[in-house]
Amino acid sequence: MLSKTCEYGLRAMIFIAQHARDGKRIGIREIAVGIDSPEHFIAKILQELGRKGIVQSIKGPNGGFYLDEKGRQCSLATIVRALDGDELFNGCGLGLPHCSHLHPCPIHGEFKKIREEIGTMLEGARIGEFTEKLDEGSLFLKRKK
Amino acid sequence: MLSKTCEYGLRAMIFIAQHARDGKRIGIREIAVGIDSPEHFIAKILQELGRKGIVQSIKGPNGGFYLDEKGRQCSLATIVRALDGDELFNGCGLGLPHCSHLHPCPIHGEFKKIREEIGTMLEGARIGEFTEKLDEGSLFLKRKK
DNA sequence: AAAATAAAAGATAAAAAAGTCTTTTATTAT
DNA sequence: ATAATAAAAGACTTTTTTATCTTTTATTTT
Repeated sequence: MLSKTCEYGLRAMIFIAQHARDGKRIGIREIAVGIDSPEHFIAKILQELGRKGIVQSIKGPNGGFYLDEKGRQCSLATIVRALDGDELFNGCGLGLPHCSHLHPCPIHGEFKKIREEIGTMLEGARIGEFTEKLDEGSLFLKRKK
Repeated sequence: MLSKTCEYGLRAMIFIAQHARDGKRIGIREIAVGIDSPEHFIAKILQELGRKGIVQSIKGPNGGFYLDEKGRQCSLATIVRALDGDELFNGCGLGLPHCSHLHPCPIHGEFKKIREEIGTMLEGARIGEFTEKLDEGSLFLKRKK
């Protein structure tokens, strides 16, 4: 459904929202450990999101990643689009290049509905909305150890 | 959402259901042209489905691919499972290995619903059910040329 | 039986995705 | 100023997916 890049990216962003609060920042090492991802890989992903202005960072001692208010309100859909493009939101279920209402594949209508629900769900969820439940341990960003 | 392998596989199976009727068979060349796929690639995919007994074939002159009654009634979900496994039906949206009701990722509940709808839709659709509409030109298996 | 046909099988190649390693740049603390 | 810290950038490797090419096997027609 989502690429590894995107899965890690979403987990990392949610993790940053949880851990970089009150002007604090969170380092790449801790992020990688906190979401069970390869350190250098998630670094590259966050660089990309940084370039797009979706996550903030500061170098040097006490540096790390954090989110501005906009970033905390940012939807999961924004991250998915930034990392995977909008194939998931618009693509044809059978891979036809020009599948449309006027030139539909056999499952065009059904898939449209599903894509819309995925879209609605991802547009509706905010990066910052899971912080409390993660704190209290009713949600998780890594495998059970 | 689906791999290229799976997209081509579904299109090919639906195409075979449409074209190999009344004891006739359809050749790999025509299938490839009919669904806009690389010939040798779709050949390999159909070999795999053949090994699993999902599609039938005969070698030699007048040979080709066809479906028995079971194959024509086979659901799209069966093809997806045969080619892509059941990640799509069971996997975690954020890629957590042990995501579950008891150890949920932030979007566990939402994604479960969506996966179930995808499952229902793919289980409900039969390979052979699109034949008429393909014949009459209200559905398509390849790009507008 | 021989030639032609068409899928099966297997080897190889190209492209994309995932992952790793090294060097550079910016910032802070001493 | 210097050393230490941490992200940015870029090069590189591995794995997986996608795609292609060649040889073999089965079947049919002549």
